[in-house]
Amino acid sequence: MFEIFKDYISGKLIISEEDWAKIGSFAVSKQLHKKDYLLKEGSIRRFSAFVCSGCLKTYRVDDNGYEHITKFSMERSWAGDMNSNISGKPALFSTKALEDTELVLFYDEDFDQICAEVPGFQALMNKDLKVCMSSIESRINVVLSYSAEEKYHAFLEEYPGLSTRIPQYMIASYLGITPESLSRLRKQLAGSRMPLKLMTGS
Amino acid sequence: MFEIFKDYISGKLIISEEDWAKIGSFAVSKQLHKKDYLLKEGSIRRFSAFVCSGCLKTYRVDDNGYEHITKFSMERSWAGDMNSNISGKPALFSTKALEDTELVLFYDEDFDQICAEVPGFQALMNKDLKVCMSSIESRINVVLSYSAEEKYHAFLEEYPGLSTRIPQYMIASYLGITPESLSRLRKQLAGSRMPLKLMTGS
DNA sequence: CGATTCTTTGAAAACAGTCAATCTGTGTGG
DNA sequence: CCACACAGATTGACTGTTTTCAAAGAATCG
Repeated sequence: MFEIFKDYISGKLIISEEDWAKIGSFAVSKQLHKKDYLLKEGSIRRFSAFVCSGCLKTYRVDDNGYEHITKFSMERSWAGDMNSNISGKPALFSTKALEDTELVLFYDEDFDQICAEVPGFQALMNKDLKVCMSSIESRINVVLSYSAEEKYHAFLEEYPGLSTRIPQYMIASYLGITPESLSRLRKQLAGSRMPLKLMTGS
Repeated sequence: MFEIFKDYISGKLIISEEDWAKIGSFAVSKQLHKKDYLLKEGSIRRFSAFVCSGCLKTYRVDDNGYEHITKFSMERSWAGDMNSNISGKPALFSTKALEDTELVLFYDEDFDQICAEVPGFQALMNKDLKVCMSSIESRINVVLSYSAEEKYHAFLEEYPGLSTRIPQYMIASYLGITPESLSRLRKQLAGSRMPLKLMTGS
């Protein structure tokens, strides 16, 4: 499981075997079953979590009891939101497994130590953070200026393959529309992709 | 002008006079007049910019010619978006001064050198980045789950004092609604705050 | 199976958007 | 100092999309 994390980092940064041993000694494996929480709103998060397999949603429940999904996390990416990662503050969002999920955790102090001691690691995390931030910025642009249909396509591109792994109402929540609207939208899209011979009935 | 930047950092990190001299030698002052660009969509950004006075908007123009504002930057904060700051890629957004604005720029190589040589600076920037990211995540939540009225209040809180410095149609763009809708919303809010005696006419 | 959980569909209502006209304030030049 | 132009704000009538509510149909899971 740690191998998946190692493979992910190795694609971006060359790290000596000695340093890998150090990183490995800090890594904590964690299994979640479907519907288990990685983090609950209001609790304090003291770790970073890398997803090896499975997927999770990060969301908030509003005053009316409606759930709003801000982010999905798939395999080979970091789970959860940064909001919950600012030390000391209670999380505003919850993160929950949507499938059985395998993670590698690094507790904050350990992670800081890795950043400080492994050459290039801090800079890599910094870059990862910037890329991640840039993608959130794009998402704001999507949410503000795209139609429901364009937002749906953006979702399909952002999370390839995810649309068949999770219920549709969660996609709707992520897009900021109702499940009914998404259902109608998809029906419409399917219609426009219909072969001609099927549309020219007597 | 550099003093404002120094004051901003000093509140978060103690830096020796020697290191301040080094930072100062890299800092580049820049003045923008109202309507001047800090960065145009499509060009490549090679610096980080700190706002000492004035304010800017970061935005994108869509295929229909409509402008979508993703972010404002006020004094004592970093200007522009991270998207444009990932080295090498042409910017997706433009950043433009809304008032006469004074900035301090750091070119990428210089900034990297400061991060590498000034103790704690890299970690501080990392933390700033995380805080910034957390605020964008909150914004996604706002945009997705708040009503127009709630979004307007969130804007007022996020950018204290800004609402009277910029035209209303820009606030509307930031909120993702039309200027007409914002106008009606404000009228409604003003009405509900009316003293009772004015609402009980004969 | 039987029971949830999820998706689809319909009709009505609420909401925000569009278009077009009017109003307001500000700054410029005569 | 006034008149005008211009940018921005407001208002009204209309249109269109999305939501809401309710009910019926799939699909999935134990």
